[in-house]
Amino acid sequence: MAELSELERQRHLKLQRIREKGIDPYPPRVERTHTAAQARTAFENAREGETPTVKVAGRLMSIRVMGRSAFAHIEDGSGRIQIYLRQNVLGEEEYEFFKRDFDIGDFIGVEGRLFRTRTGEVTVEVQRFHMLAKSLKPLPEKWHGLRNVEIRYRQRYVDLIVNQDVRRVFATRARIISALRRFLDEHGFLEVETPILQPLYGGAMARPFTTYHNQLHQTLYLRIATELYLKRLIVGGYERVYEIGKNFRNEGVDQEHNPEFTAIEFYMAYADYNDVMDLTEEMVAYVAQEVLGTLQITYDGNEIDLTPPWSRIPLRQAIKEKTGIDYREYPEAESLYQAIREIGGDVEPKATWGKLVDSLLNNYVQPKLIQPTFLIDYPIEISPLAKKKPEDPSTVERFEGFIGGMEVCNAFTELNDPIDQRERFLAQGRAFEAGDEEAHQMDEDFIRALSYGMPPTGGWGMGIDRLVMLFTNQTSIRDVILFPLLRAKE
RNA sequence: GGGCCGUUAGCUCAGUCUGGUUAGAGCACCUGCCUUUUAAGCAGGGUGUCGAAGGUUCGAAUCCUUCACGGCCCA
Repeated sequence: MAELSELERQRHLKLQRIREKGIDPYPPRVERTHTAAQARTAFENAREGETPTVKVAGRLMSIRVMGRSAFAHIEDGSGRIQIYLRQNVLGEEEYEFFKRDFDIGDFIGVEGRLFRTRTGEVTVEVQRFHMLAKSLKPLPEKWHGLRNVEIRYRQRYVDLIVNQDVRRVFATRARIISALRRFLDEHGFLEVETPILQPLYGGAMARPFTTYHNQLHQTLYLRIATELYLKRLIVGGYERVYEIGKNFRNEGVDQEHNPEFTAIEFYMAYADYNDVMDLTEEMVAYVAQEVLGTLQITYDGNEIDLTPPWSRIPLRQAIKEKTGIDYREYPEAESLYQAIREIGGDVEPKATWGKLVDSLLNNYVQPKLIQPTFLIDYPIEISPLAKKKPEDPSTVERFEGFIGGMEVCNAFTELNDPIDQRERFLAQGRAFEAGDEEAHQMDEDFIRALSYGMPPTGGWGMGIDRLVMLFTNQTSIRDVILFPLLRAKE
């Protein structure tokens, strides 16, 4: 154990004194009749002259001792309430016990009458109190709180104790996920769970985390997407399925990426990507209305209106408008690379044609998509699971949704032709051989599933963390993930 | 992977450019006073491996090198 600071030594001394008094500083139970909020309500609802007695419990957040009386605030999950301790009520010994051995951060249970102070605050006049849990480490400063982002992420518990707005962000996150679930449940979707440990990874262009099953002597991958399993369920006869859960991608950490993130995917038989766009708009608007009570949000200084319908712009047109480059006029990676260099773009010379299109999208188009926008109709090269447009086999029926300059969702009319799917996987295999480590793997069982027949289907995936960022106006994904990945320390 | 910035008391931060008594402030903490306070107040008290390791120097929180962790920007 590391050496104790002076402040910690003080607290350990107090702990020892409490034990010497024969008091358990960590008792197993507490009697509570009211939360802080309920106690306040009870007082407001009491008849004139009545002073309800309550038992409340919580963490001591401030203490103001004034000789023979003291005020303090305790906080529980419902909020704060003030308590008032007087020597002539408690007796000298008990009062001294509080003054001497209780610290900010301790959990305390109190029983007493409610009254209103001179300044109007509903307060418990304490008749009895108990130590519920002694805190051995001092809390951060009451006024500035905890600002050090490294400590905030590594010791999120401290962040949550002292930063109320952080608690609010994660409460909003929970309500967003709950609203998404409600929306899909009400639209006839079945929530399912598919494997996180997979013998083959797929459903996205990404590198996986690899692990090993000792008993089976088998390499397994943490899923990078739920897509291929969910489509197997459409083959199986479910018409509408969805899954909410963690995906894992072996990639860097930045403001919009955490290697472990929460995604939602749904698949809808007898629907195409146009239907899915309609549903996306409706869903995001529903969630915003349920959680925020409005369709107007502010994100990173921008006013954003989520009201449907959203713009739908072909990707090719969007890139041409922003860069002057029509990528179809440069069918080879080489010529497209030269065209990008001519407009001053800084790109990887070895990039594949698909990666070059992707870089045009990311660098020139995406940052400008502040209002909700669907970019539609993507090149087939970067979309190995999407169905070709009947009139243009170089393009697939795919869209991505952008809000606030962030990509929030990705969807297509699903490729359900098993022979075409095999060809796509083979093309991906060649890309992998050529050095694209994110290229898709051949999945024979998935092709077998498609070979039994999958109805025309629209599929969709969204990064929940990014939606939470938008709805809580946080510009770093780490501020919407309770325990973001940081490099191990110590 | 590259560039820039940060790391000083439990917390929030000065001090580093321009090296020089014993390293500072506020909150927190300790001692005393104070029975309706609320960033309570008054009087007194620094409780520190200046991220780590080397180096330069009579002398290093400060200058140099390397490393660790974090942030921002770029790839």
